Amino acid sequence: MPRQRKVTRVAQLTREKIIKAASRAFARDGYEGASIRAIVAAAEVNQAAINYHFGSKEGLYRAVLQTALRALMSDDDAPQADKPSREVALRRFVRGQLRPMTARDELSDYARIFNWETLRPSPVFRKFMAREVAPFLARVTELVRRFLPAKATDQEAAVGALWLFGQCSIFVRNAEQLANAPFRLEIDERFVDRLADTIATWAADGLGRQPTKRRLRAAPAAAE
Amino acid sequence: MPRQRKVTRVAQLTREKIIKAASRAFARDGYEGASIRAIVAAAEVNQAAINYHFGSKEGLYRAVLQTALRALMSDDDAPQADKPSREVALRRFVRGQLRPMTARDELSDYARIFNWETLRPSPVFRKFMAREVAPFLARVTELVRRFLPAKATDQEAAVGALWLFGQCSIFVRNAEQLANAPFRLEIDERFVDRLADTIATWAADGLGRQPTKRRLRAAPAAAE
DNA sequence: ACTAGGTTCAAACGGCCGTTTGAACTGGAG
DNA sequence: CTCCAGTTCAAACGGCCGTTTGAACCTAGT
Repeated sequence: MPRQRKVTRVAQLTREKIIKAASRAFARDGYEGASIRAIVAAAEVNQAAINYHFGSKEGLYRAVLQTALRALMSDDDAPQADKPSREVALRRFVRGQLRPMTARDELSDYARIFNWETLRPSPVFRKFMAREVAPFLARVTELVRRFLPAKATDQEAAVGALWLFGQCSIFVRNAEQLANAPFRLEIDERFVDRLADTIATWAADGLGRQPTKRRLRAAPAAAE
Repeated sequence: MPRQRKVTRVAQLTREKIIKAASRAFARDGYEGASIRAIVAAAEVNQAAINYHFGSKEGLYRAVLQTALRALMSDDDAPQADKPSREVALRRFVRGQLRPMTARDELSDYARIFNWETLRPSPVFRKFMAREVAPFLARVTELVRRFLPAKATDQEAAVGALWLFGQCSIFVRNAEQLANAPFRLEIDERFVDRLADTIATWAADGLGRQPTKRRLRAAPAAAE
């Protein structure tokens, strides 16, 4: 894909249609499972448009990841005007993480794409992750640290952040199955609100205390 | 695949070689991502052997799932002779869940196959799940219930079980990436032992208390 | 040793995949 | 209006996929 000199209005519209359809497809089927033909059919564009505008399927995926990350970052940048208590901040974070359980928009597509990536990181994602996601993780780590003793190491806090992520993501990933046996839960906004309360409380109480006997200590950084 | 009258020793060996290679492949690449050709190459058998012995790729997957579930069930049936305290039982469960972080055996292949299924349940799995996994979940639910007040509903306990699963599975799924930036953790048996302590303690403390304001309540079962 | 039936094998089939091609079309600057 | 760079389009390409085929190859029972 040689650098374009000019980009017409209609071409820009085609790109957006493609990225929108691709986000849905990648979220539903994963990177390898989603097919060019399915994407162009949903976007109502010609098949060659993807290679023309994005160079390759991988280039399209890269564009989707950029769009996704930008949307996810700006989304939780917004409600940061005040300085809420750690409990309120935790509850707000959990509720935000659970959002895709009910929402059926692009943001939940993006969240699901990242879920695919945690199971099988694509080469595209690995580079992307290393330099783009670090600040996002840092913010969650800081949130967790407010519950840990002051002497907690960075690794302990990072483990805590991951622990918190895990508590949320399992409900998001299995949201559909929660409606069936043996759970039989009705997933609506009210349910997710209560679930966020529960998780936030359990997590806060857990973090508040330290492991009984052995403390979790990080391994020494690899000598290099 | 018509029912075979007789099965020779060598044929039984071929089947086992296929299931072993298929378990690895399905764990690594998922059901759709794993290819017959890659499996037969690893198993060192002819390509047609899969259709001959299992009828289809789906039939092979079903056989792998059966093998997996039998192994996972019998594995945690074993250390149930005594009646440990709830804390010890919780710690033991968490440590068992974290096992695939270091182990590189068939059992961790099986665990990863189930992880793929939570992201994108295959038709084979959905039926399988409904009638085979229920008893497994029931056991975890009972464990969680020992930490909840007596008046907790079944759904509350099931949510707690899922919550507990989530805390473990995120570390298993991201075990590989924990070694890289920004975590830089050295994943060995000792680390996993300490991690199990941490999670077990945090989880126990969390479950011990109830959400501050609103209690989590299950939705009414669907009228039918 | 013979043979029937269970098992393996190499080759081919149709189908979907991502990508390429070259011609047809279009919109905006001159 | 002209023209051409930018864009769309239908068709085809090679490659990998799961499955089928029919002959060749054991192996166990007589």
